[in-house]
Amino acid sequence: MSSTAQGARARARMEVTAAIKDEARRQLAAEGAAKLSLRAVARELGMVSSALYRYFPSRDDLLTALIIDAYDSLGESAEAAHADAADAGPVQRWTAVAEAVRAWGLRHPHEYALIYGSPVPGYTAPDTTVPPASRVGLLFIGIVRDAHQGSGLSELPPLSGELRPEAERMAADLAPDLPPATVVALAGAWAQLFGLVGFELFGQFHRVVEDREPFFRHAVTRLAQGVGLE
Amino acid sequence: MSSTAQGARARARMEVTAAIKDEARRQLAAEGAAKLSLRAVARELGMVSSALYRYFPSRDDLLTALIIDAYDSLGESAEAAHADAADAGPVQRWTAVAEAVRAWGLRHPHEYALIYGSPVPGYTAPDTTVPPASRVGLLFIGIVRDAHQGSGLSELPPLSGELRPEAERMAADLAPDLPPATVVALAGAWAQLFGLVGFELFGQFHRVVEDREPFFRHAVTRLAQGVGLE
DNA sequence: GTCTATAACGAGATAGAC
DNA sequence: GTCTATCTCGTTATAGAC
Repeated sequence: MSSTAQGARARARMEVTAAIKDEARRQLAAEGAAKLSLRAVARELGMVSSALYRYFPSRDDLLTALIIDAYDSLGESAEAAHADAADAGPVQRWTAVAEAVRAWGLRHPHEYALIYGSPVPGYTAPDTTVPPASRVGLLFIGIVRDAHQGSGLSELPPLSGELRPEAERMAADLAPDLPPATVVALAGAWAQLFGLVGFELFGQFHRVVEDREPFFRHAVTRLAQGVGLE
Repeated sequence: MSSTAQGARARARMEVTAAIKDEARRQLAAEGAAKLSLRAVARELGMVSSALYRYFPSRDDLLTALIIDAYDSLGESAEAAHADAADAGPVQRWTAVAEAVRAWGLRHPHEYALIYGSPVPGYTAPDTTVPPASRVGLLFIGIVRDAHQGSGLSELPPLSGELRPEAERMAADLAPDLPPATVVALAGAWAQLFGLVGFELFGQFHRVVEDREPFFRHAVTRLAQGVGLE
């Protein structure tokens, strides 16, 4: 058993794994995550369903793989856009990442729905999804951190007493070098960005916002200002 | 055929219709909208599937009824909260409506997912869903309008040239008496509010925001300021 | 007229024997 | 890994009860 044979085996395994996920993604688009079925994937690939279990031990594991791939694909797009804007100001970097998120969502609406839409009934995501899911958020934290260190970050109004304990816990967990009020604003802006993208993708802007690109650019610029960037 | 007999028939029809929708909502929670099945609803009610067609001409019409009911239930809650805060300032009225939206979502997560989550594969909502879907947005417009007429609304920074045409179209369609920049900010805040609620309901705040009530209150207060309320 | 029940269609999923 | 028998589904046609 030569090493090239082993390499070939490993390569074949990766190719089949990729084919399974590709087909599963097609079903995701056609039928939704709730109806994702290992049997249907197998049938479409000319395999027998039991053969799939050599690659994914269960339907939920296949779902998890699709979710992680989606988060990673989004994260990669966002990181690439951020890298392209590395020399620009913090607001430009912020909007570059936000626009990359929107563009990815428009290109992959069903995968967007998988990760930011309704939970799949009966499925709970394992902790392995957390790091890929964090990539976009970490970019925003980095942008704000750079502005803070370069003193390009304005101070935010003081927090109410009821929010202070949670704000300090959040800051300690997510970005100990940033002011708690900034971390709270960041978490809010992060959620609000996906509110904008989700409303566009899921049809809520129908007949409300039609020319969405300038609208979105404007909204995310104001989000950047809301966390103290200028 | 007396009028009381007609009343009894009509009443019975309404009761069966309500029972069908109740059971359908139960299945919505258990299996998700994609797997809503007329046959399962009928079976659970001790009816035969064909009998359901006297009440809903198709599965999609049942789904539409559930969607409209959800929008109306949310709209009623929001309107009641707004009425309770009628004498308060604009920011208080704004946050009262926003907190009613969040509270309704926490009480009805599956119906929230139905109307603000992933689209149901193969289903497209008819135009009859538009008026109920508009109720919450109309409340926010009304609050801002009142503040504008009472001169309690601050002016927003001027819009970029690329956004101005769409902003004017939006203002003409949604609130011709408000400045276009305000209407744009309103549409953004509206989407962003549901980003906050969706992130909480769909699990994105897991291990990020834990004490969500004060966090949400703070975020929506800042949203109110973002549209010019003070 | 208003409703429910029976039966069937074509399509698809599923479980288990082989 | 294959085949088959048995489920599910949405939907319609039809017949009969009230």
